Amino acid sequence: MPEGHTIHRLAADYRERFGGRPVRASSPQGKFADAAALLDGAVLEGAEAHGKHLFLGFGGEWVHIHLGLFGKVNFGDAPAPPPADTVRLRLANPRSYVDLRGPTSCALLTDGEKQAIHDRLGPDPLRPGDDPDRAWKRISRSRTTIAALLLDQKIIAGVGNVYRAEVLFRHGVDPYRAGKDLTRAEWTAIWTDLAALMREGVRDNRIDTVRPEHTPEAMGRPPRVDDHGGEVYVYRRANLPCHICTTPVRTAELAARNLFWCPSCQRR
DNA sequence: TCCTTATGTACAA
DNA sequence: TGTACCTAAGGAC
Repeated sequence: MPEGHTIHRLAADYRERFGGRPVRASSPQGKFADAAALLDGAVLEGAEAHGKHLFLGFGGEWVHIHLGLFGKVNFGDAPAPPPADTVRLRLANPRSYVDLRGPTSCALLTDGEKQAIHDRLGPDPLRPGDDPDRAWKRISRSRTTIAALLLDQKIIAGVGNVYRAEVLFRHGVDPYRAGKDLTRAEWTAIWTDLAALMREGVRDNRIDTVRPEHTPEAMGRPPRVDDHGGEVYVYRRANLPCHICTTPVRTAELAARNLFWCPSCQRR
């Protein structure tokens, strides 16, 4: 489930369960064993997210975690069960444990290395004070499709394949439109909407994008269940009828990712 | 039990 | 553009 909202939620959960106290650290899978030995007994001073990157602060050192496509984090109450042998990093204290599996990256960074990651990421709708104009400056000059730009973490950090498809639907924007053909008002609305949707995503730990007036109940249609856990308009609904106009939802591959959109509701 | 798929990214050619 | 990486769930047999 890792889009930006998941990572911000994880940062809050790490803070709440482990912040301000020493942790036991281990790497049952072995790939992070040296660092885990170093961290064992250290105090977790803070946890922070920027886009899909998670940073756990231990006295001037940072554990940098990126879940990639497969990574998962699982929290639980003590006593911790014996870890599966795929667990890259387990933290534990007398109250809680947390297991990290399958991350694309899990590494110990200095302050400078952490800063370098911030520097190459675009503004994040979930970071208070991040400036949508930084993204607009690049989008408004780009001939690249808005669908591709939204997934480019250098332009905007934290948006993934679900939020991309859903926010473009909610604003009636054809995914193949070039960035430079968006209006500033459209971009402002998209950014504002992303901030609100993703904030809800942090709170609920899932992605819901369907407005109340378009729920199956409101539209007089049978209820549905989306298998990724949230209520959406187009994501992974290829060939199913659009919730608003019943046109079949289209799908295509764009830069090796699946794209979904309604050809009738979303216009150039 | 095997095969496919996935909310991601980096690097090579 | 293609491929490698990492894991688990769901569906086809």
